Amino acid sequence: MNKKNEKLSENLEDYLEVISALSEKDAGVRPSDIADELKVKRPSVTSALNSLANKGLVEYEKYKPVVLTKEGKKHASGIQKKHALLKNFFTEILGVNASEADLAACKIEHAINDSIMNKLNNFIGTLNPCTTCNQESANCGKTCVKTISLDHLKLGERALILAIDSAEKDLARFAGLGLVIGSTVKALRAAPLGDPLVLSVRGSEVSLRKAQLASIRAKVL
Amino acid sequence: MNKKNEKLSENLEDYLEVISALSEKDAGVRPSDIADELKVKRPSVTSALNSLANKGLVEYEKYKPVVLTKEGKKHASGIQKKHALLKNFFTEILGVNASEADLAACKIEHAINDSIMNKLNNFIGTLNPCTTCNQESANCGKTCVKTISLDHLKLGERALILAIDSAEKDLARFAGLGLVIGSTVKALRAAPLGDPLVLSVRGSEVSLRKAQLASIRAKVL
DNA sequence: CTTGAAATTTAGACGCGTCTAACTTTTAAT
DNA sequence: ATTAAAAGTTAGACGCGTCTAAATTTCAAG
Repeated sequence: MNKKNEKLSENLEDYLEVISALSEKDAGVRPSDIADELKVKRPSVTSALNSLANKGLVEYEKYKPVVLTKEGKKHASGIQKKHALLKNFFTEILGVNASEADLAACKIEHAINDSIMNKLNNFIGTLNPCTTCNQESANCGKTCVKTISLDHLKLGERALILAIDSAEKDLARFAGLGLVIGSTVKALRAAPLGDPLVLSVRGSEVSLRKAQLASIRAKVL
Repeated sequence: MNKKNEKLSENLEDYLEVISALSEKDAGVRPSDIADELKVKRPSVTSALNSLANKGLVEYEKYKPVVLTKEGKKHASGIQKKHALLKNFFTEILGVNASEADLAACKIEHAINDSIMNKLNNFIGTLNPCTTCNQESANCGKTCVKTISLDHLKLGERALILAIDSAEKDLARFAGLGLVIGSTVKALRAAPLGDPLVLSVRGSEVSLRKAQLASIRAKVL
């Protein structure tokens, strides 16, 4: 009955993404909120929801709020990952303003495959702090990239995660702790020898070895 | 009668781009070549051509080859510029293979506006040669970016233009000489004092001051 | 518990881009 | 010059995603 194995259209991916974002506030998402978010009329949402339900990505009954299925969550998180990476690249590295970056990321996230995304991720990890203007003072006129590995985050400083270049299993563990591209972290305190470091992530504290933090590229805020 | 001021759909932009590319071989482009290139059946081409003709972007009469109008050429060159920049970024900087890069660029070029494109262009200009592996020898394992300003191109070497960060009028002049993103150049010889430099571009020779070449970022081939 | 307002869905239309099948024009070979 | 093949177009259909207008369901106030 369900057409689970078909490729998702860009359009439906957008719906999925918005539903996922709205799910963070409320478990059950109302169609009108989706409509507002996507700048679309309500009947369009209804038909999109039916499609998504057909593919097993959302649980949906008439007049009831929408809930993502496990499959749907998985798919949505994949898209959000791309979105976050692209948005960060645009804002933090190219210097594009947030709303423009969001708009572009929203379109591009459907066009870029995992292989390219990984390469972009790795590339960001190789960027070094701008040597021309490494002081906070003046802007050197060129696009400045001031990225650090998270192990170099100073106590009290906050940073935005730009890229993560870790092994698969670390990646999953990091994600569980809230350490994903786009998250903001703060260095709270360090153990006597400076390692491990205690970070604040999304309201909770996590303690991590510097060796592991070295694979996380971030921008100091 | 013509609807010249409407925004072009992504789809029609693709047609325009292909027509422009095919025009370089033959002035008059045949519909079946367009169909092959876009992996589309011939009737689809016919209707697209009618739309483009309506908007004043191509000259088109039934059963006749297609020719871009001035307006169409302008629009197409804008898209190609984006395509070349994106493709180069993917292949030369991220290390994506050519066909994958082409595919991605083809989709993204419609989503990225001029402002972001300029910023990407400028960003590429700020990238310095990889300091970890600046020898030709080994690959350091990370994505390596070996870019130079064209004024540093050594005699006999060839380079691929990645980004151009010049004033508008220089930009137009460069374009007239064939110096656009994606072109390959070769340093032929220099004047006694080393400046100006004579380059080979698309079969012809051009002589340029190093001061001007400094704003062109390239990758040595 | 009633009832009116708000939210949602259904029905039906439209635009865009694609396709197949059938028809017309051009082309090139004899 | 004729004619068959190739190229191109028209006609008509379909899928997707959107919309408006109208019907239905839910919710909340009294």
